[in-house]
Amino acid sequence: MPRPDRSHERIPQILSAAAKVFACDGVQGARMEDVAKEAGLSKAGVYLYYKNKDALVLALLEQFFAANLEALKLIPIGNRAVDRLCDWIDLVSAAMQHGEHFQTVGFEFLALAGRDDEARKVVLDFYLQYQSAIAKLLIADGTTSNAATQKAQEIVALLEGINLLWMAQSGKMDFASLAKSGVRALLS
Amino acid sequence: MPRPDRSHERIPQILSAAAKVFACDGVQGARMEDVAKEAGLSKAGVYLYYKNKDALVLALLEQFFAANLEALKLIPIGNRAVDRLCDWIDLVSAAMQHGEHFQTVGFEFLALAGRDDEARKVVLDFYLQYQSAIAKLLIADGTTSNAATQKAQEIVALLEGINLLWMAQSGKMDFASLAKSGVRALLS
Amino acid sequence: MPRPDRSHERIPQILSAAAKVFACDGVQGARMEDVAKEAGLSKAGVYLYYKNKDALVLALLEQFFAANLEALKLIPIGNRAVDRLCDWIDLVSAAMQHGEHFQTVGFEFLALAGRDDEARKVVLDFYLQYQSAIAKLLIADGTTSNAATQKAQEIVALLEGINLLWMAQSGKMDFASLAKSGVRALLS
Amino acid sequence: MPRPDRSHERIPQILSAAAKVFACDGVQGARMEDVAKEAGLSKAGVYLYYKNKDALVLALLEQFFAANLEALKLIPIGNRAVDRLCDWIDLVSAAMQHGEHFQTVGFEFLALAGRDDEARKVVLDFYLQYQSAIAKLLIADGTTSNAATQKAQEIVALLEGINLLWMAQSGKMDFASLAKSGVRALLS
DNA sequence: TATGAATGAGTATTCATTCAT
DNA sequence: TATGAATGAATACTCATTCAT
Repeated sequence: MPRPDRSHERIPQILSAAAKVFACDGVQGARMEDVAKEAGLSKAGVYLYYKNKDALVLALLEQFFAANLEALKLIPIGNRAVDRLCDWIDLVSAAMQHGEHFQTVGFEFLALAGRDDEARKVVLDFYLQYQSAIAKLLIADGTTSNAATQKAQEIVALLEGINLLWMAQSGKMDFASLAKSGVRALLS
Repeated sequence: MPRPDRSHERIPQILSAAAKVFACDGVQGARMEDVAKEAGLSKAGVYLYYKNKDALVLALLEQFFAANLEALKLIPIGNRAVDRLCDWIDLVSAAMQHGEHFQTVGFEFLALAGRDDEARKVVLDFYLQYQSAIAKLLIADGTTSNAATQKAQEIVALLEGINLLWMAQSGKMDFASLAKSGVRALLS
Repeated sequence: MPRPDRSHERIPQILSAAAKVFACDGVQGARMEDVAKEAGLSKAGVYLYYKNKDALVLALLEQFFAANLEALKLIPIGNRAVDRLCDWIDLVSAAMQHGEHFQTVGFEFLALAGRDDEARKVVLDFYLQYQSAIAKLLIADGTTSNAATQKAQEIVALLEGINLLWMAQSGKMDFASLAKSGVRALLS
Repeated sequence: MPRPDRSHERIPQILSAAAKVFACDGVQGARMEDVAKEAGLSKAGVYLYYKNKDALVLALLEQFFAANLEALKLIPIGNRAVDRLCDWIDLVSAAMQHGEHFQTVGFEFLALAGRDDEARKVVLDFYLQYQSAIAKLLIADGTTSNAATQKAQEIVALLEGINLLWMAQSGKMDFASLAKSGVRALLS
């Protein structure tokens, strides 16, 4: 009888190790050996679950944006869209305090999207869903469809841009308050 | 008889070759050989001007943000800050249509800033000057200093965020019109 | 209650899988994993029967030449040695049409014999028995012992050489007719 | 000014190192590192001249059979074909005493031809030219074209077969005398 | 007997960098 | 100033082999 199937525990192990190593060394600078060590496996052990580095990068990329999409589901629908968004920003902001590597690895993936079509598709899909989630909220609050689409784009851009500034300042910035006042201004 | 100093023509040659190669292959994925070939030099020829790859990366990083700072000087000071900013957005947007690699290489450098302190300093300095230039414009138009700082941050974030969306959509988006309507909303 | 001994069925399974894989990928290029898959076993399963790859190679080598020695027993003894040999050539030739991998794997083993003493012993022993079987036939037909030894060597060389040409031409050559006319010429 | 072009000396250096290493360890077992060391170069130095192992193997294969084709040009044309061939066999036999690795590497390539189409083409082409050179000699001596083709095939097979036996016996066999008596018998 | 999981020890290949000219 | 030649130090990826079950 063979050993029990361990993939359900190995895969998260490997992906979170990869996130850490990718954040420190960059996607291209990361060594499979370091990912393996971080995951507590041998190099060959990683290759048992991902057939090469590209596959691992893609898997993490997808997991990363899937996790971000999860966050979008938390956007509360209701009237007073501004307030709903502000509530959500608080949630996201709180989450950002933890998971140090999360933002960094995100920028790694944005850079990757700049030169890899497969990665760009994933990123674009994420932004479209992001925008659509916010547009829905605005429509539910009475905005017309056209205006909502436009406003949603502005809000997404603003929030992503603040994210960027936040990273440039090594997280030493008050994400939530800037984001909330920006959103209020956009929707005023 | 010393040979003529060619560095004033070699250095831009090399930097623009590097920008192209970094955009295509990533900063870490780029090979010195490809930079050299793109610049029409031999590998060793590049090393005459940059002592190693890190020096080349840093030089391009600095040139890149210096060029972006140049763009900030074009922000026209005057009353009706909104209109001044919109004029400027049109300028920047027109420039973005050319220089394909410019945006991509920018994201490479953001990712680099995520894991390299030297790069982060350059990036942060850029954002501070960016913000300060816009704050000045707002103050010149009558905004109080405190409010101007905050608004400037929001504007910078918005514009950078739109930049990001623009890249995710491979430049198939109307940067200028979204930027202008966003800025108008923020300043309304 | 001991489980039934499956070696009598596993071993031919493994050896014939190995023959196929060795023929396709070469002795050194063959992977234990592929042998196992071809045999319908797990990798570890193969190791139950052969303690390592060398042992498997040696076992197949020995089986291969033992099978060839079997063929020598079919050489009919009697007068009119030429006719007896031609009959035998027809038998061998018919067998060659089947078992595609058989010839290829044979050349793998000859190459192996070129650099491995153990393999060379097996190969040399085979040729000596080959030669001796043919010499016996010639002696039975009245040739003197000395002349028979020499003729036998020539015949073995001729047949092996034709085999080689046959392989070079991917089997698209009439082995039997060339072999028979060659043998007739040698014995005329 | 760059260093002078060294390829005319490096390439034979590398190929003869490769021949030696391939003979000892087999084509597949040979390590690029060992080839490099034997050639007195670094691993990367070998890759400067051959872009990968396959290219090196193919180059050596071609050189090997080109060298063998050279030997065919030494077959003297004239009447008394048997005697001409015997003279040639003496030449070839003398050459075989030197170049230890020559035969071994030849068998490596035959095995390779068994599983690689590109290699097989080279080998087949060699045999066709071999056969044609001998057929020409026979025709020059009065044999009809059809008979010459058939005889040539038998002779080639015989000589290659003796070669094989010679290798199996580690060169401890009298190649020339067996070859000559075999050829005489075939042409009697 | 049988196997999926795991790995140590390789192995081909790459690339930043140096150097002789 | 300029470059082809050369290499040391990586690094992705592989595979024979072992082991827990």
